[in-house]
Amino acid sequence: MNIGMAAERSGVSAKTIRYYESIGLIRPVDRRENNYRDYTEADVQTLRFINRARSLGFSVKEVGALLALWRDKGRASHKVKALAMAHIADIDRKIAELQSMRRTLIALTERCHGDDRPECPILDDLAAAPAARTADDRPHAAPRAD
Amino acid sequence: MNIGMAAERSGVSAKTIRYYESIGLIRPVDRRENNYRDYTEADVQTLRFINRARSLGFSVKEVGALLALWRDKGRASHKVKALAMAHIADIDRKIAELQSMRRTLIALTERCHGDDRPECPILDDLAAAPAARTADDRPHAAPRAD
DNA sequence: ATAGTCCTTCCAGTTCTTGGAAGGTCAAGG
DNA sequence: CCTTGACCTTCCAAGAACTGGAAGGACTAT
Repeated sequence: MNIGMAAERSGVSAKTIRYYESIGLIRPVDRRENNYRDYTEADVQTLRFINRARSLGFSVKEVGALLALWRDKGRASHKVKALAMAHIADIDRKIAELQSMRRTLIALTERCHGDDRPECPILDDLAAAPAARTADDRPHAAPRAD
Repeated sequence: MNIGMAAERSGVSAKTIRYYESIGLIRPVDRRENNYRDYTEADVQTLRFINRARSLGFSVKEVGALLALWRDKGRASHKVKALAMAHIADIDRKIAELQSMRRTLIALTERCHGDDRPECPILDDLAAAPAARTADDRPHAAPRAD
């Protein structure tokens, strides 16, 4: 089947399928006479797997690992579980960070009248706090909570 | 003062300060004879403001808006509050999404034995689910929860 | 003079796609 | 047979927010 159909049936856009192929997440499929990519049901299933894992927040790299485990019929389930649990820990960290931001922002907005007057504790606080954030806090290509 | 000192005192790295200047978030400061950037206390305070807002999860664009409001001494506080509250709503959405992922992953890991046997409901589930995620779900430069 | 630390600019890479251009293919209709 | 229109192909660029590193100038101290 064509890439468009594979896209529709897997939930992964044609563009993204090509992208996944280009980065080596999936192997290049066979081409037809006309140079069109030709997908099988199994390919669609793989794409679905990827899509679902991505929607659960696994990075593309992690999906690659999961995919390898998936294909390896003899792998031990604890390997998969370890990956999933590490990911849960990641998620927990992110949730905690967001909740902390949330608390701070709520506290700030509660002190701001939100009327036509210029006094605003939100800005005052932003301006005042020392914010001794160092480079260590920032992961590599900082996907910050935004 | 030099950029290094401004960096240290504001918590924003020198590299990032130059970056902020390049994208127009802050205005270029004066240069000395030797072409070094020269920062004042007020500049450092602005950088702190930015740093703090960023650490609260405001995007650089949002920080730009906050900065404009901050500089505008006569602005109405409800404008600031609206921005903050919109941001809180964003955060809430992200937290909810992460919690949903978390729930799913927890359920999956609980069903996986995590031993040396190959059976693993985690992979089975990933492979089975339809995952009808469409393009609408994905914001422009999809900063996914990873 | 020499080393070491700072500063300058500029280019590239990170993550995960998406948009768009330029052009080949295919199926259907007039 | 020719023309749409919907596909498909490749490749380049952008977006968000930096960070790393190279090449070279400036300053400080020994």
